[in-house]
Amino acid sequence: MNTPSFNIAAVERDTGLSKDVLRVWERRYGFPTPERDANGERCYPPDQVERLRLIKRLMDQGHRPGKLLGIPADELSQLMPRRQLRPPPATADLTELLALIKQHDAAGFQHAMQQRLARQGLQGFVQDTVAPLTEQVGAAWEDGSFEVFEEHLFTELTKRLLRQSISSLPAGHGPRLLLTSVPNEEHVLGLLMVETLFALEGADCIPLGPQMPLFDIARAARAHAADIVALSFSQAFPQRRIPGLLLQLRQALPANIELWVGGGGIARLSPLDGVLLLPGFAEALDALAAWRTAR
Amino acid sequence: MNTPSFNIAAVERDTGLSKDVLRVWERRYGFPTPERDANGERCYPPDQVERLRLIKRLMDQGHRPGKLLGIPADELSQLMPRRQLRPPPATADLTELLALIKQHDAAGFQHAMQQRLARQGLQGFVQDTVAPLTEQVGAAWEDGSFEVFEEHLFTELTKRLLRQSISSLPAGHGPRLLLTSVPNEEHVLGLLMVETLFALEGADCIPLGPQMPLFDIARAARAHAADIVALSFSQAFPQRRIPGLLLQLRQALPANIELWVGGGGIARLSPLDGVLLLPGFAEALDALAAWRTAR
DNA sequence: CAGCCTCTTTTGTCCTAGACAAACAACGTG
DNA sequence: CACGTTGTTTGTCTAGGACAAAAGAGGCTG
Repeated sequence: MNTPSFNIAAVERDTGLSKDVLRVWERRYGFPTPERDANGERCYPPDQVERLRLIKRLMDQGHRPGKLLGIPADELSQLMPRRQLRPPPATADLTELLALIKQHDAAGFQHAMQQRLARQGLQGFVQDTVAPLTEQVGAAWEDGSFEVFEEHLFTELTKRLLRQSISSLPAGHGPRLLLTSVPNEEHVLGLLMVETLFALEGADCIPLGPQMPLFDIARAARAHAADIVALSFSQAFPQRRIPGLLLQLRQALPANIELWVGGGGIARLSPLDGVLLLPGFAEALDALAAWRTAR
Repeated sequence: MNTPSFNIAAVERDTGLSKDVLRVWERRYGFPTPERDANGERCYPPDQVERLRLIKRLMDQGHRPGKLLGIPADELSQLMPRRQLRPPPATADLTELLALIKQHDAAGFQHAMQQRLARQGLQGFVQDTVAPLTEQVGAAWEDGSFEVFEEHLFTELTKRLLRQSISSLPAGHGPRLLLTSVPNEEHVLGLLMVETLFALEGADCIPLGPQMPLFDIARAARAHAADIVALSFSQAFPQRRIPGLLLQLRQALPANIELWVGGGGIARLSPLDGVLLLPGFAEALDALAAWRTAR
């Protein structure tokens, strides 16, 4: 048998669309149209899985499923917008770095990044190289010119570099910051960038890694006598769930511990009581300065 | 309202038990017994969530749900076995390290680890400190004497240290190894340990980070002209799914690229065609040596 | 008594089809 | 043009039923 097919769990894993969604789309929109195996279970042919992945990518950019599912497969790919990229800072020529990733030259990429780090200093490196590069890689991934594994490799290597830089910084004295993300939020590059900037400012960062259950975040904050809990939400995180999560966490957290939240996922969020929203690096650094003067 | 309660999605997130399982347990065993909100949806009280988490922990150790769900809450905790720990190597006194984590002394822990690294050398450090320590932390987490966030902190700090050490090694010349894990497998500490050992032996390691979709693993292997793809499965990964995943990957992978698999999750696995199972570090290093002599 | 085969029970995942609320778009009004 | 109201879209929840893979139990044989 040379036509491999996917069961519903495999499709959920590969596309990020939940089983419920896959079934309800089939019912409502007539797509996908999986075959059935001897046991009556769905078998998705590879081309449909591919189309579903494309649809998911377009949805992450704001398109709505009702429209996308009516569009034939070959027209879908033309929808891929060349996303408006604000021109990168004049100092940064990122094309070289992007090209190195595209050529799968891990060593060359690491080397080039090290060089830039040395030239720009850690703060400049984060703000003028890592942040815009991450954005460009995200855009490239969205419009399909980067493969998943290329994005992964970039993320992994960059994380390593940042962590390495952080560990070479002296121990802090400022507020004790606990950095983590909630379950189902795996993206930590943004968190690492903030950690770098905060550590540079002399804050005392406690990195807990991603995906900490809410109650454990609260417990950890108490145990570590943290002043601030900092969370990050990526753009891919379902927006609708964020307010509920934050309120629950805010409730579980002692009142004297602040809750700071950043990342691409909170851009369109309305303010919440007792939660400080930090859409960008500048706001984050301001918040840190403000915290210090308040003591 | 001062009795917070969880909807089914929150419980899935916090316990790791799927919605289907939560519903079917309720039907079959009469536990859990969530209330219903105005809309007829389940609301789990916190103590039941806690009990579910305990049950999940015990299941990960091999207990079966049918028994556990019949046991009243207060007797459950007594079931926690003090897991048979093979006595740690004579050279290693890990209690100091464990105590530092338990005291939430991140800086002290990092310092102590650095010292051990300097004393033991990288290979000795991985085999005699990191590996047994990981095992002890896992055991402590299982029997409840470690909190989730303590385990996370340990993992995060240790990952940083290993990555830092890896990056200080010279570029390799040996086989090109692509290291990653499949979707839903987030544990990468084991993978990092292996990467360290392989890098020490001069292999050319390409770390892709965790959770790579199967087809992208195959694409990445081709793009990077890898000789070997190395995967890792933790004990927590559902055993039943592993053979299927490996077969699918093996099929997608060119025949001349080897597939090596390690980690606690494969201990009880039966051999598979075209897949090399590496239950421990020794086997992994042997495999590397064998690969080299074969060329 | 260890190993292997078979039968039974347990257990997770899949199925259908209906319901509803939150988010979004579209419209009318001040 | 801002703002409330109405309609539509969309994800997630619910209920039981079904089945196959895995685990355990028993029985047989070397």
